[in-house]
Amino acid sequence: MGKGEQTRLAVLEQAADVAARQGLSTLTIGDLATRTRLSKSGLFAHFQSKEALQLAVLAYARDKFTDEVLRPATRTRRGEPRVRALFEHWLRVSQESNAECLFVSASAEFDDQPGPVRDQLVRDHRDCSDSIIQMFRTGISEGDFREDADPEQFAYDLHGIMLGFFHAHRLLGDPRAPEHARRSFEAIVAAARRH
Amino acid sequence: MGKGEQTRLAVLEQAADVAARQGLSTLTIGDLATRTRLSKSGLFAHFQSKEALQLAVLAYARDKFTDEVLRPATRTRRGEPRVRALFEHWLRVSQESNAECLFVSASAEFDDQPGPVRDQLVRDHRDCSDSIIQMFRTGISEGDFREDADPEQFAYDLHGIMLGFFHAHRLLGDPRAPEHARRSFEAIVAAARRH
DNA sequence: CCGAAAATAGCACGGACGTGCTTTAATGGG
DNA sequence: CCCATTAAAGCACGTCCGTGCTATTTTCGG
Repeated sequence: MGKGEQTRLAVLEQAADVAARQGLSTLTIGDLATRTRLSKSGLFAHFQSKEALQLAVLAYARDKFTDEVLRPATRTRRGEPRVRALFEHWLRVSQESNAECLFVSASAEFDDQPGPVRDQLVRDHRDCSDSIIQMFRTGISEGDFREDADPEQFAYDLHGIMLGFFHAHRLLGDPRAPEHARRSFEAIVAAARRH
Repeated sequence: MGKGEQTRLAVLEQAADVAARQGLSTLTIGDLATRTRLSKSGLFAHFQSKEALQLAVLAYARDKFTDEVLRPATRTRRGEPRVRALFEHWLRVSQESNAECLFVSASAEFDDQPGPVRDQLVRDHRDCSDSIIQMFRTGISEGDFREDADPEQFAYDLHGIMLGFFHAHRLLGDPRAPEHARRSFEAIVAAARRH
């Protein structure tokens, strides 16, 4: 890995951290340069515009999510166990690093601002949702879940649970947030299981 | 109502609209002045700082939520019907005006930025949550819900459902978002009902 | 270890930001 | 209808923003 790419990665790591806290649009080149001990123009040269920087941050966060949540889950046996593993990884990662809720803040920010960033956010959500749906479908064909269970509804519910968790965890600092989230999760899994 | 208060209200209405779309911190005095056809300093005189403006917007949105969601619900018979009315009003209002998801975007923005705005957001969430909990408790004592149902968990779940709805509705523009939300709601109500 | 190529710094710009200060215009009670 | 009070405008400020341009330093294959 060349020096340039190395610096670029360090910048993105900082950027993802800041963006998860304060949003993608309040993310500032000057502030980011200070944090990484670079000059404003030195940092700027790595990306060609602020929008390109935002998209790069999004790509970085997406890769991280795949590495730390999606892929590890696929190492668990298919069907309900894999769905369960996905949830647990998601929950654990969300508590440790705050990087994953970047999508939550970013979505709230850009939900009414057309452009490449918003488009990318929509694509990312669809991809994530599709992964969940696929895992759940496998759960049906494996016989873990009822034949008439609705994978899309399950994905919707799971996503809502995670959103609620972020809210309770980050804004309220509620220590019982993981417990609440787990109970919600158990409820929707139980409802989907063949009695 | 004097002229000043009238102008102030018009400003807040615009501000709440913009803030719901793009967040509280991207809210700008100059932009807001243009929208209301005021001068920057003329508008600024109504509030004494940007932070005070943000707090005023929050208060405005809170009042609106009380008027359009909480109070109307209390006009329905207590117990499950009232909880149901709360949900339906919330859902309907969230589709028409976008004002209510201001709390969603604001929470995501300020969840890691200490200060009066964050503190107010926490208070507002607690108040809203307490209202839901209270309604649900009444549902228990009325015999609509099981004795061992958990009001806090219900409030947590309901909140998650609304967050998921906002996400699907605003970011994805999913027309089935209300349907998904209703099915989630029916599921948690069914789970809380006496078998 | 040299020299081209890549990475970073320096500097300057136009514009928008929040916020004071002073001046003008509108309001509305007596 | 006057006139004190209130609302709004005008103007200026320092700061930080994103982004170009040029100069300097660092990297690393031959």
